[in-house]
Amino acid sequence: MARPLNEHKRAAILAAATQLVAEQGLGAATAQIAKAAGVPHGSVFTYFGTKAELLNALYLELKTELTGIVLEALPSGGDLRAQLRHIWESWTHWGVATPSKRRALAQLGVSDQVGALTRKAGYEAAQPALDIIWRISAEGSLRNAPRPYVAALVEAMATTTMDAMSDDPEHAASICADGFEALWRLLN
Amino acid sequence: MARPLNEHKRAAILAAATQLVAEQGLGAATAQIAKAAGVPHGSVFTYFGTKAELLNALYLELKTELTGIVLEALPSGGDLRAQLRHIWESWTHWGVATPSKRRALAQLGVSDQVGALTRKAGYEAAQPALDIIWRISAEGSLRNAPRPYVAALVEAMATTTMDAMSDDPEHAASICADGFEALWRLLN
Amino acid sequence: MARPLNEHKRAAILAAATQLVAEQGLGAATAQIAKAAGVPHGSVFTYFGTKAELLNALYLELKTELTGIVLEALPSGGDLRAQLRHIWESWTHWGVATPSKRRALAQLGVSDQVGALTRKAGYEAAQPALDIIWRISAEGSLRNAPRPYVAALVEAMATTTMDAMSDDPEHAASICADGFEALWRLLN
Amino acid sequence: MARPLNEHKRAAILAAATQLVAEQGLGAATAQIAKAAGVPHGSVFTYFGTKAELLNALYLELKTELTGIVLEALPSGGDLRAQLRHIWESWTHWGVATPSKRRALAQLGVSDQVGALTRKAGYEAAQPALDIIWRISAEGSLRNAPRPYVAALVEAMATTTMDAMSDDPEHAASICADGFEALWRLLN
DNA sequence: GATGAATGAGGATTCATTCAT
DNA sequence: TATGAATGAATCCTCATTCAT
Repeated sequence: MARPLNEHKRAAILAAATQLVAEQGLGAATAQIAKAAGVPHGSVFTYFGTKAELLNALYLELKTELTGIVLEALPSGGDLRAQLRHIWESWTHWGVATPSKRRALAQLGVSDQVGALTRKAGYEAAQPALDIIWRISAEGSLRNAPRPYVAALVEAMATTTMDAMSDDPEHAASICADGFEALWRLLN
Repeated sequence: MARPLNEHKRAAILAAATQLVAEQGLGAATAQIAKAAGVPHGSVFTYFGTKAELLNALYLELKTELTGIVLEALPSGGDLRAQLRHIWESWTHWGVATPSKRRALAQLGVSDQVGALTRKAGYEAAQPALDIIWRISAEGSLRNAPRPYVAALVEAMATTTMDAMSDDPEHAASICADGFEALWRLLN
Repeated sequence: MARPLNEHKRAAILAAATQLVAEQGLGAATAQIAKAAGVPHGSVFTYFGTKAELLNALYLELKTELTGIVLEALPSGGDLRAQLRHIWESWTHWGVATPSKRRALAQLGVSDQVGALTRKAGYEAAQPALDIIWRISAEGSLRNAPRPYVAALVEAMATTTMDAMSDDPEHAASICADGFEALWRLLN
Repeated sequence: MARPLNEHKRAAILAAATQLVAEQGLGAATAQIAKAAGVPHGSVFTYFGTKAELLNALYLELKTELTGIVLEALPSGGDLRAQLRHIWESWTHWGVATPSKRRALAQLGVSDQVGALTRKAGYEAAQPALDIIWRISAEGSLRNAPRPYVAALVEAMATTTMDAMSDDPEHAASICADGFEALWRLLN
């Protein structure tokens, strides 16, 4: 390899894709993404091979970023409620603060272009958070439900809450707090 | 009227669209929908004007059908839990029994091709079900949360539950039951 | 023939076609013309057979109307200049007063949809006016030029003058007068 | 630049468009133009973006070519009549020698697809010829008429004369000469 | 005759991917 | 590797004309 792939360009393409996927869905044209990223159209394929690969990479990048934020500074110790609250608050805060990322991730999440392997990789990084959820729900009404179902419920609640917070920014804080209480009851 | 619009054709187009949108998302080609419906391509536009109108009509048809099923034979009397259970069970049963409709509605639900007016019309038909939800949550942790947020939470839970039931048909019944308990706790 | 064709409908179609051809050129859709005329789409074909026939009929109607206006109240007697002036003024006045008709006729005039026969019929009605032009130019620089060429020159001047008058309504009167003097010199 | 735009292809598209617009008007299909040019359909849009841009480029190219021919070898010195004669003869000769270009330009000239900016650019290149016309008409009957009107009259006469010459090739030379005398009288 | 739904070829334009430079 | 022109199948939609009612 004479010249390594330029990390800066890769990031620029992903950032542009975030924006455009958030605005236009997965139909966003690669040429438009390249233009928004300030790179030549061909580079999209040099860096990602196909559009599907780009979308998978974007999904993983967004999931990984979100997971990193959620798990960062997670309170240690045994207080599960405090830990869940930290997860909830950092999650929804991220969603409100970076609406393009939230929307792009939502689009990618329901797409069949994002493969099972990619999704699996995304979930793996979130293990520590999932563990907390299992421990909380271990005694609750969902104790016998399949874990993927419980995880999906939590994700659905978070997504719905972020949307509601964005739609009604004035009451975002109380929506977030109400959502947390609802989640707590749901899991217990 | 020379020849009235043929209700069968209209229905055939909507049925074909349901199938193809479920499989391929909103990118499903109008020509393919026409072919699947057994009508000439031009007829799609005779009946729906534009693809967006077709998608809006499909959304409304699916929502209306679902609402009709959910509200049919709703237990009367004051037992809110029984009423919610009826809603929940008929809803999730519909989703599992007609996966194309469920998936198509999910795709349409997150699309920006479906306009606010169409969504509003969809919600209006569901008023009686929403009323039950308000009454249940009137004393719960979400009592002060915006109603659209609560409605969206319930819908998100139902969607997630139907997906889980479909993914794991053997345990569908217990997932449904667990989901109901979780919903009940969430609203109370 | 149980019911004769309805003259009123025919006129409505021609009037709508005038408007739409003026605005959009010959590409104006028959369905749109029908709608603007307040008649069913099928009636366009009942009354005119094909779109080309409609356009030919429109050409002839506009030409005939214009010819009628130009020849009406033509000063008798031997004053050729007064007669030409009458033709010129009534012609350009018509063009400014009814811009849709002027523009539609211009579009039709350059179209190959209007056949030679139709054009011939249009010219025939204008014979008296053409005769005046021949008599004026009989001694002028164009005395040996082919008559159709002279007629085309006069028509081109009139068209150009009407356009200029419409573009600059404030000076329309003086443009009209200047145009007449130029025409007079051209023919003499 | 990876591969520069191929000037030959661009020219081939314009040449094919000239031919087809002359024959069929502005309705000529881009696919047909591409085929006649021997390039893939998509290339038309690589080179011109939209059909309207193609038509504007064609208008400008034809106008520019004509202007170049008309102004080339324009006799210098103060003999305005000789200069106008040179303009007239090179103009009409071009029209008769290249009928497709003449017809295409005529179609484009009356089209509303060709924008004001394009027309302006076309007129600017012709300034030296227009200057001669202004100087000739400065003392004539059109001395007070708006300049655009005078220019339009001259253009209309040239167009009409070229058509007549083409329709009657045997007398083309005398039609051209007669037309010049008529123009001279018109401007004086 | 009146009506307007039915038809399907054709229209302009887009797009992911390839490949010459 | 970098670049952006090249490609042609695919997309949504239009339209003149026909014909069932």
